[in-house]
Amino acid sequence: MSASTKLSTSVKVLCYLAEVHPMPKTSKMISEVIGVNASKLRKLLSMLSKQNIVKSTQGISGGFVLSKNPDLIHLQEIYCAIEDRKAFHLNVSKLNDNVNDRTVLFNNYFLNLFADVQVEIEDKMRYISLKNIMNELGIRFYYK
Amino acid sequence: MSASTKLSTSVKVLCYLAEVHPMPKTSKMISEVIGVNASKLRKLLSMLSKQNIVKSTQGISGGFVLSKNPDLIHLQEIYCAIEDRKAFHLNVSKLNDNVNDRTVLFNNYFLNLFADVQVEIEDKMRYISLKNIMNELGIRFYYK
DNA sequence: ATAAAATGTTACACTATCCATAACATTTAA
DNA sequence: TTAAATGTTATGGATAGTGTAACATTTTAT
Repeated sequence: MSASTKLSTSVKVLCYLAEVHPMPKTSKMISEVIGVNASKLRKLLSMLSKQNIVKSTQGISGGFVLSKNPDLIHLQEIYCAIEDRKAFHLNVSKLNDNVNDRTVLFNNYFLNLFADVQVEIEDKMRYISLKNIMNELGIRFYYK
Repeated sequence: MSASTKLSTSVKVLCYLAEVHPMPKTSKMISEVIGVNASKLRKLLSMLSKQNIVKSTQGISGGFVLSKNPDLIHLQEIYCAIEDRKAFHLNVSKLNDNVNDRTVLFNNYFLNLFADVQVEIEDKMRYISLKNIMNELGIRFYYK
C-alpha cells in the first residue's frame, strides 16, 4: 500500500467510525463497508491505535472506536501513525570505495531539500482535521 | 529508480557537464565519474534532451552538452523532464460494483489534496537553479 | 471457568516492480 | 565508409508489494 493509499483508506475508516460513534465496529464490519481486506485493516488500525487515534477492544462485542473528537484528529498525525518512511525518500548511494566527497555533498544537499519538502507537506496536513474533511464532503457525524 | 534518486542523479550529471562545458561528454565518461551505469544514464539524458536541458550529438566525438546556462536550468523542469508520475500518487480504487458514491467522493478529495501538495513542491523547486546548487556546494563552473 | 470472538502479528505464496546490464538499431561525423 | 556515439528494447535476477490465511493472545458474555 502506498503512503497516499494508506492515508486515504485510514481517513475513510475514521470517517466511518465517526459516523457510527460510539458503536464499536469490528475489522470485518469495516472491511465490508470500505472494501479493504480485514487483515490489512487490522494492521492499519493497530498503528492508529498505538498513536491513540482509535481505541481497540478485543473479545466478544469488541472492535474499534474513535478515541477522540473528529476536530482533534488531524491528517498529519494520521500520516505519521501509519508511515514511518518519508514521502520523499532519497536512496543515498551505498558507501563504497567509489564514493567521493562530491557524492556525499550532493546526498546531503538533497537530504536537506527533501526534509524541507517533507516539513511543508506535514504543515499542510497539520491544519486539516477529520471534522474539516467530513464537513467538506457533507458527511454527518455524531460525537459526544 | 525512485523520483528523488533520478532527480539527484540528474543534478549530479548536469553539474558535471557545467564544469566541463562546452566539452561533450559521452555516457561512458559520465558513468565513470558519477558511478551510474551508462545505459541508465542514456535513458535519463535522453529525457533531459527532449526537454532541451542537454543537447546530444551522436557519432564520433559526440556526447552530451548543457543546452543552456546553469542559472536558466531549474529543479522543477528537471523534475518534470524525468518524472511523469506525481510525487504523491493516489491509487484510486478500481471501479467495480462495490464502488459507491462515498468512495468517489473520497478519491476526489485526496486527488485534489495531493495535487495541491504537488504544486507546492514544484513551486519550491522552480526557484532553485543549477547555478544556485553549484554555488551552495562550492562547485565552480564555466559557461559561455 | 469456559467458550466464543475479537485484535495483533506472523507467515506465505503469488505477483508486480525494480534494476543492472546487454544487445542492437539508428544516427552522425571524421 | 566506418567507427563511435546515442536511443531504445529486451532480459534475467533480485526485491518489494499484495492479498490472504493462520494462529497466538486477549477479553467479554454467559
